[in-house]
Amino acid sequence: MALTTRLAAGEVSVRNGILGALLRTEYRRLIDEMEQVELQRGAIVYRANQQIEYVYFPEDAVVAMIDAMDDGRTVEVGIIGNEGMVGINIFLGGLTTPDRAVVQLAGSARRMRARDLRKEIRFGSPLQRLLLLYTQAFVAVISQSVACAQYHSVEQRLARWILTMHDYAPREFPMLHSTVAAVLGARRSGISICAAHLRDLRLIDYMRGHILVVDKRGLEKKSCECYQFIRKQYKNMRTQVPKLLA
Amino acid sequence: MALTTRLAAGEVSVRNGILGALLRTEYRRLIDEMEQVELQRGAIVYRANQQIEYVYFPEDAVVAMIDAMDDGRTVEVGIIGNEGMVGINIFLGGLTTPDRAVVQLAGSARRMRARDLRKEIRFGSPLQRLLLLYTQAFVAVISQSVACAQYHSVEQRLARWILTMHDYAPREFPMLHSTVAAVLGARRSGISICAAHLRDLRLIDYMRGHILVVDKRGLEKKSCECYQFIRKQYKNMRTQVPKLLA
DNA sequence: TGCCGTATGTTCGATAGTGCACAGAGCGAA
DNA sequence: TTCGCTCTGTGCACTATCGAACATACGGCA
Repeated sequence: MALTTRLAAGEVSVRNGILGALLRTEYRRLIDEMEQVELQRGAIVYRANQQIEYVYFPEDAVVAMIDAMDDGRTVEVGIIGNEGMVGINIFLGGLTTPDRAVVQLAGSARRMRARDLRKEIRFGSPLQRLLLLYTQAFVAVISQSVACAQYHSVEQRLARWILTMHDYAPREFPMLHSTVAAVLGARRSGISICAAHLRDLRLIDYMRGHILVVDKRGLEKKSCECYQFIRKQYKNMRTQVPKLLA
Repeated sequence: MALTTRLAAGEVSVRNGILGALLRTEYRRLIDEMEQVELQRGAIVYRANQQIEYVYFPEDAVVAMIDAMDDGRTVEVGIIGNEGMVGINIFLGGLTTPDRAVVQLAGSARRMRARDLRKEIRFGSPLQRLLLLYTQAFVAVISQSVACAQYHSVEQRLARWILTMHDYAPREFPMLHSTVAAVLGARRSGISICAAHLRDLRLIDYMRGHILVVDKRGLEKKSCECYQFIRKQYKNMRTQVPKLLA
């Protein structure tokens, strides 16, 4: 009974899904040893092809994986919030990532040295199995993003992206049109036009660096199918976790 | 000495990179137990969201992972040849894939029951570590494909795609414009126009369902940077294998 | 040899998005 | 309160690609 209380208390304080699942196992000590950090908006967590020092388990923070082309144009290939981990390449056996990781929404995260993760990924550990599941969802989401980039309009993708952010953040969050342009791979003025349209429809509102979700349902109708697809992947992942830990 | 000869002989007959690496380990028995199959062009190896029965290690065969949108439009998110495995979702803990897997170039592959793979993935096995590395490369390639779909012209992507196929196949391989259109997410007539242009430049030739690479170097110049990026990922993977098995 | 189905060639207008440029408007600092 | 910077709005010419339709050509089969 005392144990139950202790775990329950722990679960409240650890707001990352992967770490939360670990609380139910012997790996609780791992979490206690991790460092809690505040990630500032715009901070570059990883630069492309540079050594990864820490992996991050976001709590409030939201981190984007950004791919930059040779000519400097960028596009977001994935977004990582409290369901995941930043730095899966460490887990997959690498030392670097080809993408940049940028903090999109400031907030807290727990971090762990990359070399400690490698050590902890002792074979058969619950952490490894959780990260495999997360990788599966992440791959599915990136795959869908290929199709999304190929086929969907800027407006659809803007709606999708705002909804995705909103799932991690309050209704209103700080965000510039130029930042959105960089993640969607569109012009800043193209974003302004689409944003104005969504505002005219009373689905969102915004002002000088802030976006506000007004009508989530309406936004879903304007978004492409990719938004629901993403939610489904992470939902599937969560349903597999109990089986995995059993 | 007798052992060495036996292994060397085995390496020649196993033309899949992952299995080839396993030959150097105790896991050789695994390969001997696997089934060799001929994959027919156009065969659907997996349907979206349906149970996966076998995983495949292509030898000559080349398999594409195809994402289909709700409206039926398709795009290729990844391509799997003798460096990889079809069915990483099994390895990642799932039972299905959200994509369809289609044979692009007929040829041989070794296959293994999904449930046997799950059993064999004993934690810390060389196979698991090889598949983690492969997953890392695969994720990097898909990520780049997001940017490629976003930014690069149909002609660039056509050149990239022909080069990629050529790395797995002879200079000449069977392929319809309409098939290419489905994998690049473009119109058939758009592909015909770009193909005609590349032929005018004497980089490729083609005729009723066959494509011939005439000038690989020239094609690389017309291709986007993504082609070299992909090669680099798989090359990195191969260089990590010896370390991993040490 | 000739026919027919399939593969490729070519055209049309329509459109989403680009690149660039500059105008206007909000907000903080002085 | 004013200035100046940053953020957002708007215009314009331009391009790639789309969607659809029809034209042509190859090549296997009768």
